[in-house]
Amino acid sequence: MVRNHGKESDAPAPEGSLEQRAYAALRDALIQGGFPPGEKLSIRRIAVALGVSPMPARAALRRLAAERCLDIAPGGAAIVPLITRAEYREITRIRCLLEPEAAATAVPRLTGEEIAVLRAIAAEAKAARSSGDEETYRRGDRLLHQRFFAAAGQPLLLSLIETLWMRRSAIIAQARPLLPARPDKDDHDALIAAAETRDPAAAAEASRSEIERAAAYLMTRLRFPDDPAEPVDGWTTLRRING
Amino acid sequence: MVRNHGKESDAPAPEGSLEQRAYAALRDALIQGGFPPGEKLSIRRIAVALGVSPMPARAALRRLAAERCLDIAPGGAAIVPLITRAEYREITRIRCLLEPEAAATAVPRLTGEEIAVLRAIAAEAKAARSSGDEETYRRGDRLLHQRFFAAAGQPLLLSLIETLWMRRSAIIAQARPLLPARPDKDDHDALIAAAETRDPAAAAEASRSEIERAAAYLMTRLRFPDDPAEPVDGWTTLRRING
DNA sequence: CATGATGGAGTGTGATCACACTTTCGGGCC
DNA sequence: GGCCCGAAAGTGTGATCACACTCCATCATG
Repeated sequence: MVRNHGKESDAPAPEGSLEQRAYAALRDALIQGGFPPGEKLSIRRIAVALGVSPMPARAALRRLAAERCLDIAPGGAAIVPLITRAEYREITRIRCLLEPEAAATAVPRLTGEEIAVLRAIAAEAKAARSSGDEETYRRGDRLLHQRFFAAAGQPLLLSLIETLWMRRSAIIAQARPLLPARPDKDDHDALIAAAETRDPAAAAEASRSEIERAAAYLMTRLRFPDDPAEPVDGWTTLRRING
Repeated sequence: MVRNHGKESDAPAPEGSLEQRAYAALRDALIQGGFPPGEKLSIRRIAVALGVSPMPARAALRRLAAERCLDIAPGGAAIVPLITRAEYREITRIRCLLEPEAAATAVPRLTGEEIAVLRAIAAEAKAARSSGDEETYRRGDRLLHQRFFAAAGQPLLLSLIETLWMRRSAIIAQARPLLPARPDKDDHDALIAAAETRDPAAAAEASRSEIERAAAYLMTRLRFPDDPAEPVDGWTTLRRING
């Protein structure tokens, strides 16, 4: 299983099967916003881009589709999801059901050591946001929540939350240039403070308010596929010059 | 894509790609309890059992694993999940978060016609239970909830609920010989009655109480992998006959 | 010049083979 | 008789090829 043909190429990940590496690479690209929503990801193109045979590429794409990180076009092609406003509302709603519960459950189980780690991650994320490094911020934000929720010790709940985050990511990452002036007033701090005071209810409330605040902000700032068409290239800005 | 080699074999499903058919067949078998929990499902064995090449069998198994209908053993083999008491509690907990919400959302959107269909399904299920046909009962129970929740118009929420049901099914179907004397006092009726009176709160409450009642019942009646060992075949019942 | 046919490129699906690894079971040794 | 080792069957992974189908551009025709 673990084949080491001397020295593997370089970037993706020198561990695991080719499919796992392809999966991880595509997943990261998806999170980071490497693919625009609606993009068709064909097996062979992904394969050559990743430097592997079509086989692992197909498996990775199908796995991502089964996990709802990708959608399936009529022909069977994988496409990065086009999240509508309605679906974003749905995601927000489900997050408000699951994440506060996970946060509350995690609070009594978080060790002081783990809380310190979370604090460090939050500080790093805040610094990244201040310096305008949105990718690092978003990675920190994600990691913080993952580790927080993971402490709840409910792997199934964690995986469902992950599904929602993955489905959001394509749209979220699209908002690259214009992210948070100050979308949340230290939501991370509120969450971690609740953990330190061992207050599950406060953690749940912090989680819920963070989700709703972020959703309200992004609903106004983001452009969705079902929004009325906006000029995206020069052609649509052309107007008749002869009344 | 849609190949019709004259006349396909027979049973599984005469529509869709081989992978889709293999997927549907395995999924149904899983729901029905065709595989005992812990069973290893190897690609080639499934392939010959389904009369297809290893290729579609592999894809179907990997897809089911990605959907958490199956687990992955260290070697990469697919195994039907061994649900522990802790995980069953987790499933119940998440269901109590998601399903009442889905039920409440569905209520105002259910048409009178669809409610009549649900009533018919519930009646059929009740009849099947009375006559001891547990498989038909369970299929009706599942279909009833699926259609009810589907009316909520939230496909993502529906798929998450489906994940939980699928993960339950291996254990649930195991309880074949000893199901409900009367585990729920017409929970279906309560749910449908709430739909007819257009009372979302009542639907949510009916959903929640049904989940908790069923879980409480099954927790006492079901045997879980992490329970202390019990005689499962003749050998373990043998006792020393000499001091 | 516009329009439809036709070719090629590209697609997902499936089959088959090769490879490295794990498991298992039987025979030989102590 | 018990234990260990080795061969064989079985495993998941990956590569390669074939096939049916779709899309699109190009060319020939009206």
